[in-house]
Amino acid sequence: MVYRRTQQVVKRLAARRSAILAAAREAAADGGMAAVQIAPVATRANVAAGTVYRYFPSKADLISELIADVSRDELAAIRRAADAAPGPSSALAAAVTTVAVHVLSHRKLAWAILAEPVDVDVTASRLASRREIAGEIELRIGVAVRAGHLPAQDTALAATALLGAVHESLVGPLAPDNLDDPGRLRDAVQTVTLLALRAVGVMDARARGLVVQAVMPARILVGA
Amino acid sequence: MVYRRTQQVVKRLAARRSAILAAAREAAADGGMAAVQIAPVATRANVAAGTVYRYFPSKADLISELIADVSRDELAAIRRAADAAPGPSSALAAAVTTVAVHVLSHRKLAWAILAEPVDVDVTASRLASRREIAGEIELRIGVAVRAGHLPAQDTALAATALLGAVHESLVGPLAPDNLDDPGRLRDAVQTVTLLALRAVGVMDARARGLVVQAVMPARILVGA
DNA sequence: GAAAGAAGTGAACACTAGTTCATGACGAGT
DNA sequence: ACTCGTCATGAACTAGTGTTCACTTCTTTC
Repeated sequence: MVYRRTQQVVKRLAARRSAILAAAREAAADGGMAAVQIAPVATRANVAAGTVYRYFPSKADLISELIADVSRDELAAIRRAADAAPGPSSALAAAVTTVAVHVLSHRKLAWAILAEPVDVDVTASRLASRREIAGEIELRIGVAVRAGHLPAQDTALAATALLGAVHESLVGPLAPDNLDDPGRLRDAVQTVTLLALRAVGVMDARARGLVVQAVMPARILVGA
Repeated sequence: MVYRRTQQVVKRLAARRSAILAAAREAAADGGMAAVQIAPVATRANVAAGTVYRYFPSKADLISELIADVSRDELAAIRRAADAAPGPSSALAAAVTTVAVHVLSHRKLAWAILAEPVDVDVTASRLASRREIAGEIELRIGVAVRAGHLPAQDTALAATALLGAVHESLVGPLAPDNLDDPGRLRDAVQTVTLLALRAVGVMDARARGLVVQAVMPARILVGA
């Protein structure tokens, strides 16, 4: 009497799992991490609270997966943008711009994923998430350095600093709050990208050119 | 029968208040925000839990004052360092270096004050704290811009970004963990300051000079 | 030194979510 | 159709802390 999950059931289980994660994501995007509570998330996903625990051992696991999930999407977007750029410096500019546009487009979610207080310990998954993103930026900086476009430097520290600058100035508590208007949003993205490029050693004039180039394709994302 | 607090009592009350705040600070420096709990803090300050509530209406108020307190010290240190510098660019370099050295010297406390999750809402006081520090940096950037040392720019955004870069790369989860060795610590401070100066538009070569100058007096602080 | 008010105490309370589990519904195999 | 596992449910449980408050101790005033 071997019970076997039929294909249909497997699919339904996977769908539920995704639904729960999606509900958690919505909750976070809506009301920040504080809103990611088991009961409300369960309701949003049309399941009972107990059901959540059939898919995730604990709230910490749920949130960790949420972070990993969002992070994965982000990383993919960065790679796509950077790979489409014509050269190493452009790729770096595109990467930074992508991060900036993304966090601005979903500020609450970004804040939740990146830094908002949670009652459970998710440092490990946040760490992993940042490491991934920072690693990608670091890679692009490295390429630009080897191409002779940037001075030699500690690429890991530089990548971390760049991300810190972007995050703090766009989603942190001091972020300007009038960024809903697309024009201002673009200005902010440009300004931050410019700062980032100069930080790693791109000359002012050249950096300004790269920024303008990078923001053009990114504008599409703002619309999305 | 008008009861009047005698001078002695007033003094004792003030001392208790400070003791509680100091205990909270120690707890935070020791074990992060999670360790700032009423009962342990009270014990550390040699009072009962209930007594804390005679001085602070709630835990949120206690932590808010703690944040304000640390922030005040930090701001004073930044001003001192910047004012002692010979010129606008040096002042900016000194300010950034000071922040870097401070957060590195008390990383756990810095993390607790800046971003560590707390169970009560202290966003307002964290916001105020950052505003103060960022305001000071912004001021210094502004002076340098007006002196013609830096290109015109959005000083508020730049200040925020600089702080973000410093914080993220030195106390954030991705911060290198081998910074106990003074040599490495100095390297990290220099690297980050260099990034910051270039970000606001100082030329690479000139920035390197400023960094070296700025780190010299700051070395004293590391020892302290 | 006695009365009255302020300060201090710490055990008990309250509150808030995360988590569990007895129970019922559903689907798979014979 | 029947049996037996798996899945789903949601009310009850749990745990950890901030907060309260009846009571004690100390200070001031007369």
